[in-house]
Amino acid sequence: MKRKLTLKSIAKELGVSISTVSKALRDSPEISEETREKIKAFAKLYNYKPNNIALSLKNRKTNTIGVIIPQIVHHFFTTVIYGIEQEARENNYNVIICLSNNAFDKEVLNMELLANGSTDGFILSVSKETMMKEDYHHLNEVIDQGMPVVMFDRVVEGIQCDRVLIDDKAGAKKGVTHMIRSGCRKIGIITSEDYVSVGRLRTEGYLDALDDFGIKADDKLILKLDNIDDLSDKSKKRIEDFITNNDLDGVFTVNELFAVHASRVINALGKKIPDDISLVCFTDGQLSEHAVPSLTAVSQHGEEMGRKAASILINKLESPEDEEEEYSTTYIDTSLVERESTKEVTRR
Amino acid sequence: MKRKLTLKSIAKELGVSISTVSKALRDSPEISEETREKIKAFAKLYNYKPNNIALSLKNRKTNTIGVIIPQIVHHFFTTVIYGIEQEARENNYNVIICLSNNAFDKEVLNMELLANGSTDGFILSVSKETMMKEDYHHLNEVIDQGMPVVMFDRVVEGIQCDRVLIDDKAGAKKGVTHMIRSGCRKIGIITSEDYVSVGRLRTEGYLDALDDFGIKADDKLILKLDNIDDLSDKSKKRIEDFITNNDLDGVFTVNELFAVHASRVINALGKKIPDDISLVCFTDGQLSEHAVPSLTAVSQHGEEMGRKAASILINKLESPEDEEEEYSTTYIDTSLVERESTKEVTRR
DNA sequence: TTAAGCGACTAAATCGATTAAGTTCTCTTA
DNA sequence: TAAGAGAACTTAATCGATTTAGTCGCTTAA
Repeated sequence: MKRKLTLKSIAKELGVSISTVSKALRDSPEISEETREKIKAFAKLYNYKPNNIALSLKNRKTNTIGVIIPQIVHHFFTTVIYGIEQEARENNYNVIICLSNNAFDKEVLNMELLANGSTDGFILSVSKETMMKEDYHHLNEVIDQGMPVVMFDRVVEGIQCDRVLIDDKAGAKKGVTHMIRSGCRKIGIITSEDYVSVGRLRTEGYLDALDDFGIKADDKLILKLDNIDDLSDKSKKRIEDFITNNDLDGVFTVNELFAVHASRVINALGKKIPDDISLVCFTDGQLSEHAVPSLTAVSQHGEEMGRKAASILINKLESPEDEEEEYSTTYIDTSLVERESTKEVTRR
Repeated sequence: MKRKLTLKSIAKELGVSISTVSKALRDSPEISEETREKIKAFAKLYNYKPNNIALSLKNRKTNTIGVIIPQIVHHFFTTVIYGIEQEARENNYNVIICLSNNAFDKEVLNMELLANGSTDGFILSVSKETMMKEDYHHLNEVIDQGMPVVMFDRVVEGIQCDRVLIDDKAGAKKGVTHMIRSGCRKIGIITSEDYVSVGRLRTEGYLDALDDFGIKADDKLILKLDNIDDLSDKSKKRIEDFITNNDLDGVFTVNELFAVHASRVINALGKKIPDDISLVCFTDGQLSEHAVPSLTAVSQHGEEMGRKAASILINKLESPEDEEEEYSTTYIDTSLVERESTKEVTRR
């Protein structure tokens, strides 16, 4: 096992001082051509690479972005991470990912941990529990220490930070409008409780679309489930009842899982998709693409979101500190991917 | 913006030396009860937390695990990461995740980057390109520097490291055996080229199962596709031809995507699953669960794999260095999840 | 009376890098 | 010929923490 090279060991080996080595490697004109070449050749030969930790300490800059997300076994979040990773890499930043598992305590712990020198800034999507508690002291604390924060997807108000959002409302509206245009008149929505911001916004988009076409909203056609991230048996049951007891000709869901289950239920009732009931879901992932019938979906472009969030953060990190603080909110456009679960829109 | 507290600033504030503060906070008996209490109270009040970077430098230990995977938008890898995260957290380790995007150069770059002080050890699944090139100098280099490495899932031979593997061969055998027991006799396999270790092993398991029941293998019934991670149009076409041109009564696939497409093709041919053709795939994910018909699958327990890999690595990191080096290979058992795509096995 | 012992601290080295502030020489020039 | 400039280095401070090796005053025992 060979020990890693350090400036010290190189200096000793070549009989010069540490600072000479450092300067030579950074091409300082203070060091003679001859010495410089000798040191650089030696460093190259033994593959010297400066120690990141020492550099971080010295520069008070880690070139690392901390990402905190509620869960990682989740297609959308992974696409966002992928985008963050790309943008970070291109700008010479590292990425540390921590999971909150949707728990407030873990979110706080992770932030504190990373804030103690490990990262220069944060990109996060707040956990469900944090949203319910409305306790954001951990966010304010890191911001107070001068670390920039960018929130994405699941954001909260009243924090001094940038935000990157899927245009959930417009996306949902787009999906529901498509159904209306294709002939649906009694459209139900399977969404989440309002404290989950994305659920609330998608519900609003749904209502907006109905309103635009003069269709009256009906509370009975709005099903709000507890958990937007997975499909419990209880949720399955509620979806079954919802579809069975309402004579719908269209269903919009805020995620793929709800849609897939709705599809099953509709099938079991002997109804045809899309002839009897159209189905559109928010989120375009593997399930929408490969389900039978494949599902028309509102695609969220998570990768673009991640890139944008990272680029905003890096920008903050690289700009002089005394600059006027301004916080932006960026919306990432959605697009509608038409598949087999909706009828075609006949244009006039 | 308030600056982070340091030992120095506390010392100044309280009119004592830095080392007194350090010792007081670590409950050293060298410091008088009175002073200790005063310092601890102050630190608590202003929420002092030692700087991780400084600690890492001083201790030459980062308490961070570097994870390098080919891609993150991939259900199986995320389950593994989830397992790694859990185990790491429980043992006070951080996790840095880097993506190689299946590219050799990025894998090398990431390793070099993380090896320069950022992590104490690595958990990795090698990229496809690395496997093809058979160039492992980057692995040997970090191992040479005394950093332990644990490879998982996509591993290579001849490296001094621990390995955690899904028992791919046994898993595939389990799946194929189930099909045979349920009555299938002409079973095809859709797999990957042999340089992808998991593909090769699953093919071997398939052959083993046939052999056990005295069924002769037929090269024509083995379809090897280029890419095991996604489904290109070319792959789709080859699957279509494969199923159309062979009169199969069972299909085993090495991943979900191949199976889902096979299912479509079988449907399009007017054949019934499982009555005419049974279908089993390796990997139990969202698609298997929610496809129609739902797919019988060999479940890989990625989370357990991640936990195991992390636990092995942490163990190495915490054990005295001079210990005899021994490298283990751990197999994570698979289990068969029976669903709608196979017939029941009638037991004698 | 005095050296040893002890309690309670402080000084300084260290981790690995960067860099401002010296230190030597040698060469130039008034 | 002596001061000043400049080339080529070295010393030392710094980042924030830990830890070993002092220091200093006071008590105690021979």
